[in-house]
Amino acid sequence: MATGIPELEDKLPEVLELTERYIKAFFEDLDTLNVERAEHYPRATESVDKMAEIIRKLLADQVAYRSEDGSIYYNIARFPSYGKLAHIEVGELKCGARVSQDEYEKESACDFALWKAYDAEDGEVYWDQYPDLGKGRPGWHIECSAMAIMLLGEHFDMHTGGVDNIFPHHQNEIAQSEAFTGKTFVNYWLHSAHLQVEACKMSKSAGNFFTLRDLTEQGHDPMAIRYLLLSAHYKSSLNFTFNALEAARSSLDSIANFIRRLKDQQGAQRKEIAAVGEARERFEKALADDLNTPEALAAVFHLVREGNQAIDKGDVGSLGAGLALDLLRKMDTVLGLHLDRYAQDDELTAEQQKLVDERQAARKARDFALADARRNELLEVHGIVLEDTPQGLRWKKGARI
RNA sequence: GGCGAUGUGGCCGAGGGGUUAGGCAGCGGUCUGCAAAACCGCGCACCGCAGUUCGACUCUGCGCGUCGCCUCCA
Repeated sequence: MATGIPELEDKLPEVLELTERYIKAFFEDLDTLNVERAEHYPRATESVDKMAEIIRKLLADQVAYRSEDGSIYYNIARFPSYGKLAHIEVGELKCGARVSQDEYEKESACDFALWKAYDAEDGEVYWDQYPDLGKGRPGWHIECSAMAIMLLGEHFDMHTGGVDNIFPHHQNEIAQSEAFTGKTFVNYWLHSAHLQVEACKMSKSAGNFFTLRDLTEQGHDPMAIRYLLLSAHYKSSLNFTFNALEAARSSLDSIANFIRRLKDQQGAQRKEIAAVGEARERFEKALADDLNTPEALAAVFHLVREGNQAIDKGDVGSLGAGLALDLLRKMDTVLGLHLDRYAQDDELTAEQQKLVDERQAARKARDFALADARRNELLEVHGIVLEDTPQGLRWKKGARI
């Protein structure tokens, strides 16, 4: 797996610094959301040699041509399936319709730049070590082909990106890469829809613009955010609302409660939870079906409900509970919701333990007013919930206040 | 304007021509000293109008709304 970092415009020192800052923030956000790292994070600026190689070949094959100003353009007329990805008929496409007609050097309005000849406006941003290309900079799409081919080969399985990249970026990537290699570029394109916020597009002027760190600073659990993101299929635009974020938090809580309950089951019953097999199968099937994460979550809840029922019936011992926990751990290697953090054995502080003891003593003495006062204090001051179960007292941390 | 996508119950959100998505919230109940947790029960949802069909929320057309692209950036 590889994620390209396009920073071609960033040779200016001040811009470079800014870029590094954003890259750092990007990785921090990935960590916050528990997003697994890709194997490679290639940088466009480290792939310019490969870009030059591709351009050279396209030029030699006359798929590309040089314009009067020295720029090199891709001739889309040489790529018959151009437009297929985006369902666009080139003949009907008014490429550049909204561009002022100052690009006379292109043969067709849809032709796109592979190499832009140096222009005074480019300032310090140029490469001049490729005499056959001339002084200039790479076009806007070539870097992705170069990075992909270098790391993943001439043909690979999946390529992802936002829907906004379908045209022209991904279409151009295909044209460049396939003309260069003569091979099918990728098997599957996965295009993710855009996030909406309160049913509107996120924008600063609409006042509904915020970053991941804005949310976490407000105290929202990153895993609730991740859950919310998983609750919609990647292909459909998720309507982010704070209401939905709260719902996600509650959903996650009930999974967490189930896990705590499972960890409590220490009986010798040999019975297994029947739903484990069903849930596993449904979960895998859902993911195999174009990463249907909402359906995968439904499979999790199938296990939760059936598992809770079995526990209520007293059918679940440590064996059955362990098998269910194993499945949940397996599921969480995909879901990445840190389900393992829900444990029963956190330590209480001395002060907390004292409150618990006082509550228990008061309860035993049937002084319910005092018992409830201690319980409320634990909840409101310490975020600890006490539960009286048939097996005795149970407590959990991290309750919402 | 053109192209593509989409419109599901209070909220989020799957789905597919006829049989329960799932979660959250709400209401009623079981359990509990009370709670909490859990369980049980309750919602006759599919933008509008036509059409195809024995039957459509699911297919087709039109209309309306929303999102994306068609320009920069990538």
